[in-house]
Amino acid sequence: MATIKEIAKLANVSTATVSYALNDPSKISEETRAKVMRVVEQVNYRPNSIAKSLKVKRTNAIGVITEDITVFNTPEIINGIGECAEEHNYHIILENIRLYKRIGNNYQDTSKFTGVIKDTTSVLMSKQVEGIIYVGAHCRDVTGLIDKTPIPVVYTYCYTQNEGDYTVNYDDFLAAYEATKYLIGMNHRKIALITGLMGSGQCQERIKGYQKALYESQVLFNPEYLKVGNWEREAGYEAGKELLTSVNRPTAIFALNDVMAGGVFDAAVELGLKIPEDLSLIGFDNRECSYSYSPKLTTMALPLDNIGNMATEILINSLSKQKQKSFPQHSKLKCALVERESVMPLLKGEL
Amino acid sequence: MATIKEIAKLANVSTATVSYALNDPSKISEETRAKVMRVVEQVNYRPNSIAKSLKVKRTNAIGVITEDITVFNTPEIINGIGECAEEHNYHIILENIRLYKRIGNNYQDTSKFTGVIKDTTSVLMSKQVEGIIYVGAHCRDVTGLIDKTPIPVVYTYCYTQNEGDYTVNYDDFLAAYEATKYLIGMNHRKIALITGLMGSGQCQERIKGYQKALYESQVLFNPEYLKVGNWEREAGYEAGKELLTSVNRPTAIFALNDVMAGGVFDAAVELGLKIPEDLSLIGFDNRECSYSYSPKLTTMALPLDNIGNMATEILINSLSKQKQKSFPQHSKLKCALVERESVMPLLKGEL
DNA sequence: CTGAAAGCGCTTACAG
DNA sequence: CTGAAAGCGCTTACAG
Repeated sequence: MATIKEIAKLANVSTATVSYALNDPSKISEETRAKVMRVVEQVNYRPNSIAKSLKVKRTNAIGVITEDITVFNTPEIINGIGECAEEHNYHIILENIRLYKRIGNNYQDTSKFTGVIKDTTSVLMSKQVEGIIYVGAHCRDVTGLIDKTPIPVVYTYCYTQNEGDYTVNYDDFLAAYEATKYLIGMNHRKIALITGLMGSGQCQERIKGYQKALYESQVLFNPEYLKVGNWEREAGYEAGKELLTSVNRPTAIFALNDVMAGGVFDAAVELGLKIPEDLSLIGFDNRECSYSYSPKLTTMALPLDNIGNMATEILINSLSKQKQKSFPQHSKLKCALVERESVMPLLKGEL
Repeated sequence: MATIKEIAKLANVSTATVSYALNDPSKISEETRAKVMRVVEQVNYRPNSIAKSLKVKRTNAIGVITEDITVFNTPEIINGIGECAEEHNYHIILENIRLYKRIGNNYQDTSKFTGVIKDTTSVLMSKQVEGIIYVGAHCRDVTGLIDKTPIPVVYTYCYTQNEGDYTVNYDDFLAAYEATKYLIGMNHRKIALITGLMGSGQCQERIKGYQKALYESQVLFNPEYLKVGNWEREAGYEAGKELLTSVNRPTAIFALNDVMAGGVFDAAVELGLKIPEDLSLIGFDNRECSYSYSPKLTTMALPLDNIGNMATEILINSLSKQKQKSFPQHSKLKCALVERESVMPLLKGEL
């Protein structure tokens, strides 16, 4: 590759002039600029941005640490990050931790991989990234994973209690509230809920959202309609079966993820019940599988793209001297209901 | 951040000595090395790798251009790239083109986005990446997309006729051959095939594999068992219905992707046919949905991780002065059958 | 074994 | 408007 020196020689100017021609044309005459640009194009000269970065002490690079890029939520978050980064002329150094391969299902225990994280943030910092976005594979508390750094880090799909650090997730409470409201709007009153692991904060939030929607519409919360699951299909099947064989069979089931909803499909088939005619079903996550069930599953879509976008917006904003906007420290983005074929309104007579 | 100069001052040595302590301890005494390292740790000094890169003219960075990270094949390829890159101490600059958002379904027409590609390779080169891996969203000819570059580029999940450029994909022919063989091994003889778009080279290869397996086992190729699809679920449904209502109903169907296999499930349900009792079904791709059908779909898994690994291996190998290994210019990796629940052996009496 | 010095490819006050 | 020069933070022959 040619250097600025060679361009300068070819154009019969100083390297300073070449630099100005490229970066700040106002400083030189249009004439010399044209002269320089001609040889720049001739030689197809591309400035070495490594050298520039060293000088100006800015890299326009942000580090993205993903816990596991093969988990369904991550690619779309990266997509959102990339989109926003591009707008602001930032680029991404990707560090994918491969958490599952590394520590199996122990991801809850963040102490198992603080070592890796320490190393990767260290590498990222030595590469002079201006900020870091951390993308969790599961929404959980990740406090202490990343040491205090001189550069900002924003967390997505997980949260932290480090003061000063930003966090962007989606609103579990609101999503469950709206899903339940939707079912109620379809005249359902016997609405069962299949939960995830009760230890999960997300799960708790969603239960609260479900209950609030119920209360608001004056439908009594019936504990028999609350089945504890574990996010897995088998649990959805078991819960579905219990629910569907109970004396006071619900007319609608809200499964707290699409995978467990798959288990409800299994139970319904086994019992000869048709969805949505005999049972309305709604899932959560809008994963690829939700589209593959038959009938296609109505579900809550996660705002993954927006999470990535917002996280990047926040990061880049906090990088600029005069912070234009101010963001809440903990954003919770809105999920969107995607209506497909698994929910049917109850006729008034069926109430 | 501290610099090497400050470390030198604190340790009472020259910057050269600090550098040696960090990079080539053999050049200095153990004693002074210890002295230097002590202050390095005290200050938590991290060398600025931008500065180092400028000096040594190596960045240990590879550029990864993905057409669309939200397409199912891409994350796992990136995963494989990351794994291999890490082993060799390389890092990744990710440029995700967002092809779908940009040009919709026109991805076949590569001329629609040569501009974007030109810009991103240009950026990548100015950032001094040592090589580029291109990850297609769909396997197709992509010749001419990237201009001749002074650095190596290897193509995955697509191919090119640029001489000198490496390509790594999976073996469609072999995969279809083995899937068909498997069905034959299960005593099936009436094996129907639902193809994708006939214009696709992959589709052609798979048809050939299917036919070869048939011939080898002396089962006559029956053109009525060959239904042309288009990769979409609806087409699988239509083809499935025709097949399953024909006089000479096949005992097994091989759908050339998992999505169309979903359509076959639909047709089977509609016709009251049970899978696998009344019909064995096998898919292709091992997408998330294949696991969500009921019963779970037996399918061919794509070696995505390996594709990423191999591509990176090839790239990094071609970067080293004395190329240790030599690789075929066009690798075709082997798919793996994943046996689940949608295939049943035919009893001899049923033949 | 250790240090002084040049230089990687840029940018940017500063002087003219 | 233009150029000479210093300097970003490193590495690495070279001399001692």
